[in-house]
Amino acid sequence: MAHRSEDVMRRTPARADALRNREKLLDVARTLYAQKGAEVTLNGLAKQAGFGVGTVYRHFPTREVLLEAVIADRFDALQALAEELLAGPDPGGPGLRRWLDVLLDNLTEYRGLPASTLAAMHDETSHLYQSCHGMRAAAARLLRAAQDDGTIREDLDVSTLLKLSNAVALVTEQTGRAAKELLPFLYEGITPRS
Amino acid sequence: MAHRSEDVMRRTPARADALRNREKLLDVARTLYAQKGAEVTLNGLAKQAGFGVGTVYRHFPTREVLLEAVIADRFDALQALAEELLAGPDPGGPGLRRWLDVLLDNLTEYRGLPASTLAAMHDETSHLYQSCHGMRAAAARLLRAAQDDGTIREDLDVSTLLKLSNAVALVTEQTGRAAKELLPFLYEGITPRS
DNA sequence: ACCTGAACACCGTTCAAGT
DNA sequence: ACCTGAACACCGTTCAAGT
Repeated sequence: MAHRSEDVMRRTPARADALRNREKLLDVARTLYAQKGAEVTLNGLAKQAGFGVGTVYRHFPTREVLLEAVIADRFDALQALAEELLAGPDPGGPGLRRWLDVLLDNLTEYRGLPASTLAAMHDETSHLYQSCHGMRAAAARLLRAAQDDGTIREDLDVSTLLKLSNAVALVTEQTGRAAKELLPFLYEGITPRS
Repeated sequence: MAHRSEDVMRRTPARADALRNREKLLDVARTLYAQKGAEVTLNGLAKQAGFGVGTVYRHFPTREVLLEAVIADRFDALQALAEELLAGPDPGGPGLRRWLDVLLDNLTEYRGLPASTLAAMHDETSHLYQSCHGMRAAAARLLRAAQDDGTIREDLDVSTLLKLSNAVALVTEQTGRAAKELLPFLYEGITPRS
């Protein structure tokens, strides 16, 4: 009965200063990501932010967790966009394509983001799983609308669609320049035959 | 006129013992790759093979170069297969699909292979560029045959085709399980409309 | 020509000691 | 409850010294 309360739920610091420190760390991390891609080091972050290393590790026990914290709100924004498009005038094929474009832009903004996204999709223990799940659900409804439209193949599910998008993003990441030339073939592949 | 001979052409050691050492290192490296993916360390390789670190660095100045040396012959094998298929009974669509299947198997064997492949394709300074280029040329002829067949879209070039394949391989790499479910959409995307 | 291994600057990670 | 920073094992990389 007596549940050991400390084991789970380690998300928000209890003390006000700790919460401020966490915000500050995220702020510096965002700047570092923008500067040097995903080559952000936990030691480097500590030095840059003027904290002890242990403090960084208390908030973000691993590099992955840090990246996840930084990009979680992006997923939330994508979810919001999907719902917005669903309520808009073109919830079908056009809406989905618009959403995929924005998704691609987001995925290619930070190096390492597609890898984290794919990991989050398949690992329920990931801290990113929640945001990712919400986004996926919204994307599923958008996909459903496009399929009712007849503009997207019936045998395509959200997971596969997201994997395909991340595939394009991964190539973009590796080749440097944007791999937008892959998109036509992606779109062609998910469109039904006459 | 007097060309400084040491600058380029650093491929094959001049002394017999050095060449044996190089072979030995490659052998151990292959074993390590098979065991623990691409998490092979140059220091670790030195220790495992019983050489000084400097020796490893003399032969393989970076982790990339080592991986490239290990996988160069795979590219050669893929080139050979392409030429074999071209000379075979079904050089068109079936030949290309067969080749793509083998390509995918190769790309997903070692973690980190798709990334190196994509890098090699776009970086002429890469040591892998030669092998990659030969493979690409053979693949181009195979693609050409399939296009003459009418089974593959005319507006698809080899670079894009290889990028698409690597995209699938990258997702497979990230998700752990094979992403073969992406293949139908890939094939659909590169097939011409009625 | 080639090999060795100590040396350096870095990384992730832990943990006793402080407030 | 939280923060600190020294400490440890590791990594990539270099280079004087040996054969």
